[in-house]
Amino acid sequence: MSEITKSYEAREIEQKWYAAWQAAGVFAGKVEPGKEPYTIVIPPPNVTGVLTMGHVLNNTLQDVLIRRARLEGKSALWIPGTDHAGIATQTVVERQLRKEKKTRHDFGREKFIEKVWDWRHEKGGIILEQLRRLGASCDWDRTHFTMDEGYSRAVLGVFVDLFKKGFIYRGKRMVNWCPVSQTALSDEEVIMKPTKGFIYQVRYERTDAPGEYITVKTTRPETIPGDLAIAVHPEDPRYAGIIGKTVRRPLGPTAEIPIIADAAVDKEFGSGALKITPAHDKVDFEIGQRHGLPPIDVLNADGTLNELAGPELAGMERFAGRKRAAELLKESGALIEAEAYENNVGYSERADVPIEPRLTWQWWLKYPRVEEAKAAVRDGHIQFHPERWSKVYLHWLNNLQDWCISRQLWWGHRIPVWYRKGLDVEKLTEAELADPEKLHVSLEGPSDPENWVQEVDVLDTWASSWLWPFATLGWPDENAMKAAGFDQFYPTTTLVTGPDIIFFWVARMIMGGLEFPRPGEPLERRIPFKHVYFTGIIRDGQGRKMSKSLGNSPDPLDLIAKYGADGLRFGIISIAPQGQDIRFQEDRIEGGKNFCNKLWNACRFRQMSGPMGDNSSLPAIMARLKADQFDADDHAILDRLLATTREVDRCFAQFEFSAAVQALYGFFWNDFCDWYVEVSKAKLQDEATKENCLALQDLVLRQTLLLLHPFIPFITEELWQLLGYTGAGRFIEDSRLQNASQVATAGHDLGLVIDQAAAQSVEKLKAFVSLARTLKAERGLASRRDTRFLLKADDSQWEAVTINLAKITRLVGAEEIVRQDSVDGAPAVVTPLGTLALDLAANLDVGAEKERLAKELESLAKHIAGTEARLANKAFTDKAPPAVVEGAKKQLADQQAKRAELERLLQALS
RNA sequence: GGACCCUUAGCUCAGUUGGUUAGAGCGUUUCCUUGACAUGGAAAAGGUCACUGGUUCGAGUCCAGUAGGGUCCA
Repeated sequence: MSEITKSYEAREIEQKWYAAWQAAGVFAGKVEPGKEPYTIVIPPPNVTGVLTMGHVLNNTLQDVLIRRARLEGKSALWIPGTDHAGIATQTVVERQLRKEKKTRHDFGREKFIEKVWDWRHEKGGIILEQLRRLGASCDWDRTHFTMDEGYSRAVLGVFVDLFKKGFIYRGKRMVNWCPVSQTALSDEEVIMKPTKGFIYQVRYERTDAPGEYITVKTTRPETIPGDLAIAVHPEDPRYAGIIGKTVRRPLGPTAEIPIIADAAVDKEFGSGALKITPAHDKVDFEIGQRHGLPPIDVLNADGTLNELAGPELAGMERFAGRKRAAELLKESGALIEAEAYENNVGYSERADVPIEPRLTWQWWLKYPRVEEAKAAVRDGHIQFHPERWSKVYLHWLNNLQDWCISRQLWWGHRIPVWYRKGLDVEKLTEAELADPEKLHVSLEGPSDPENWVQEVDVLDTWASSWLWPFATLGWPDENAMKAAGFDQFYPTTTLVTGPDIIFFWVARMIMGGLEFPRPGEPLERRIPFKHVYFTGIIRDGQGRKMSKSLGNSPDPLDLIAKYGADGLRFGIISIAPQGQDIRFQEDRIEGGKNFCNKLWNACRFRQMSGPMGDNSSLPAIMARLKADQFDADDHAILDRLLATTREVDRCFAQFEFSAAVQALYGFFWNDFCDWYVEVSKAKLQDEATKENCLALQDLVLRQTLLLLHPFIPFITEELWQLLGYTGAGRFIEDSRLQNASQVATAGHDLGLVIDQAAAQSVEKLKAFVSLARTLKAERGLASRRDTRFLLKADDSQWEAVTINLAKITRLVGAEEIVRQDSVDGAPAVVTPLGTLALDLAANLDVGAEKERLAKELESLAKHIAGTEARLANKAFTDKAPPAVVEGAKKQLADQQAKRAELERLLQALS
């Protein structure tokens, strides 16, 4: 056992223990039949990702849960991995190519994908290294990647399966098109943002009645060349007579377009007339369908206008085209007015540009197991923490739209569909899509590949991550599942994630879990996880979301360098209460570091205080205790230790991590260090009490280290070893953390019964010491160690003082405390253990003392009045529980006694 | 437009089923390098719990409404 140094050097110790844990296989999720499992799958970060504060919070919590599970003796498994992040990764590699003035098309699909793999092997997954720095105890041998071979087979197999079951279909529909990534997006990947622009009032001239016009309002004049009709509400009297007539399209290729009636038109908006551009608006598309209007698409995939928009606009970028369109309309006199306008525009989540509604062929998924997914959460098989998110979840499930799962990218799982050569894939009919001679769907592909062409699209990344909780356990390969311990570890126990991906990920995983790995079994065996803990979102000091573009996110690795991984972990958890967003405060991280330092030094004090006894196990320490020699402080610290253990147990059961950390902080700093260690200093001077005191410290420190270990693993491991709580080659997690009732039972069996009355009596000592210190401080004597105190006490009070005299004298910084019948004329306070005075009568500022006493009496009088009023209220004494009434009576008696004493002291000064 | 959340000390936040004089950290003021720790210790100042009404013997806590801030969905 080596000596504990003066300060804690985090970096060195973190590296040492992380390497040792890994070498010893401490993180390995072992298949141990009969043991209770505890499984977590990491929310796979993007393979392009770097560690953010959000990851720190999220992964620290997962690590806390998994380490606690190990301490509780469970078979714990935390599966790590990354997500191939289709658009993000492809964009990163394309950006690299652009530096060489090349695009992915210069390489072709296969070569480009090779390049992406090269990038992934070189630079991808940095974040997993960073998680190790944080202390994440994942089973790294089980690291998964959504593009790995086995995982890919699961993804494609699911596609084939769902296609065969009829959940997947191909359809030409309006999709959210991102002109930058040039792919379709799901509704969830579109973010609505209020956007400033203009609304244009444009008039369309009647062809049958020249000089007469219909006006419409539009924010998108550049799409007028794609207009196919003007629609009005069938019951709008303003237009009753002209339905079926025609108007002239005021921009683009000349055309006469009809005035049609459709109930979807909002009579109240603008003039009540709506221009119908089926290719560029979802509502327009539907109206167009009803009236048999084949859309005219005036945009290219990259968002530029095409020749159908007319020669003046063709080739222009869409926003430049909008400006130009407005100018052209103005020149021709069709533009009546352009006014500033703000409306909600959908933006591409990744590229952050407005999306285009675009009519394209895509693959769609009808969600399976929707009703079961609702029931699983509603009936509590899956519990959300905080519970309120289940409402958001259910609301989404109640308004489900089919999921567009195809993406026009190269990086991703290529859809396992083949078209018979010679088919025009842009014009497939329902019959052809259902004909295996024309459309082949399988994992292996057709046996005569020369006659087929594979689908070029890949799957949405989320269409692979929704299988994460079971595909990472080997599903669907039976041998792999066996090796991974699927039977033991599924369903997983807890998922820790952000509420921002409830729809993207959580809900879809639930449906996937219910559908795939255990068909036919009861719902509670099919759910992918039992608990979902939603973290808050980390914001900066001004409440803004942390983001790269704002540059307001500190680099977690810098914070680790500055405060240690444990300091960062402790700090971030302490500011992350359940269910609320978190304002980041670096000073709380500093507080985490300071706490580690405090812990370190308290252990150092223990080591310096006397020889180490047998600390090898809890019974060994308990055997060193002599309960019959316990004093009130010993009972009190054990009582607080037990209460803290109970509180931490409760916090884990209810996912209240910051409360657990605060309970531990308060216990250790205030109860143990500020009080027990201080009274120990007197007890250690006395051979009669020394041994018990040391053993008790060993007991408290042991339990504290175990309780703290999940939160601050490195420092607790180091101290665990230094204080001899384990043998060489073993770790803190080889020990078992007992819960509060187990600890109490173990103590009870050894005759260690906490004396509640004695524990309670320490409160009086604390009050006494605090009042004595204040008495000194108010007279500028705080630092004097040679003060003489006079105490007027009755026999029982004096007995309580004398038993604890050495400790108290030390704590208040007194030379001595002597009993005296009268302390009149001296500056005094009324304590629970008598009236305490400073032996200063000679040079007393009588005026100041009288003022102080008068002030105290004044505030006391208010409280007495309040208590009296309460007790005088018959309704209160009749209806309140007896214990509360008794408490009030007792309080009044104490207050009155104190008032009498204060009045007497004041009298004596006069 | 619908749903949810928030408003408590200078700042950031706790406050579980209603029950003594509402707590913590940071910050501020004063004092202290006393043998674990100055990354520390001691003491102090600082709050009409957003507002209005209701329920109750009793409301920061429950209910209704108002104002302000935020998030999600449409």
